[in-house]
Amino acid sequence: MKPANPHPDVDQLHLTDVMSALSDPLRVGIVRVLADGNEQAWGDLRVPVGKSTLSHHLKVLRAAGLTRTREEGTRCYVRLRTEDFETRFPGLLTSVLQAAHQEDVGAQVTLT
Amino acid sequence: MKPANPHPDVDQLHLTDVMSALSDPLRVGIVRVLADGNEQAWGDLRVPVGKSTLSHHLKVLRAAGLTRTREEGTRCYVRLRTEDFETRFPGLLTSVLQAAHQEDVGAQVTLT
DNA sequence: GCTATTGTTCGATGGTCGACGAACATCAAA
DNA sequence: TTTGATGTTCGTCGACCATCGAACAATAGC
Repeated sequence: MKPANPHPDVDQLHLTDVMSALSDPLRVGIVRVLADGNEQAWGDLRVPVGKSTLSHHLKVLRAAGLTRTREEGTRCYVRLRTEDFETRFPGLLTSVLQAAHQEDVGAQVTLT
Repeated sequence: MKPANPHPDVDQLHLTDVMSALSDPLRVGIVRVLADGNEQAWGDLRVPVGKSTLSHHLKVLRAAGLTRTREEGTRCYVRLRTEDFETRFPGLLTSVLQAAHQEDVGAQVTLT
């Protein structure tokens, strides 16, 4: 239940991990949904996969340092690590989000 | 021997393909070597893998639209599709290269 | 024509990945 | 306390990937 994975420190983010995390359309979709900076509950993510698969994808995003997870009771909330990412890889997240929007990658992921 | 793979058109580049291509340190290294815009002969690429593996990686980069291959006699030359890429995904290649430089990803790849 | 160079292609191998369902753990609410 | 909701973990499956060596094709140069 607890997101056992620790969040990697800012200076421990690896580019190839980020690229690998963003090579899946579903994960790009999750990032896009979080792009406005707001925190979202996992249950509010509309995703066409089972919950174990969603858990897996969120773990990948967390391990890559793209997102931060907070738990409150039995629910988990996730948000983008926008500032940390801008510090480590300036401009990267912005251009990725712009490209994803342009191509409409990950449109399968929506909010409730 | 001919790079049978066609080069994808500018409007057919997919973000996830690019991300997938750049999730391998060796391929990032190749891109970094080409970052100055100069064309390079394949044989001048110093890469710690066999020829068939290098051929495979260059095929992946070509299929993702990151590079363009030209053949001249028995030799092949490769260069970055910088302008095409800037047209399709503005700022993406720049920030990726900056991030790769900052982390020194793909330092295993050099020139003769 | 023969040979060396260069790059492609073809298995084979071992590793990773995305997806699923089932079982488990934790907490809230009835 | 019992029930329901929420995530995690595990085992499994099929697909893909990086790597290698060997065999093949095409061209340059002798």
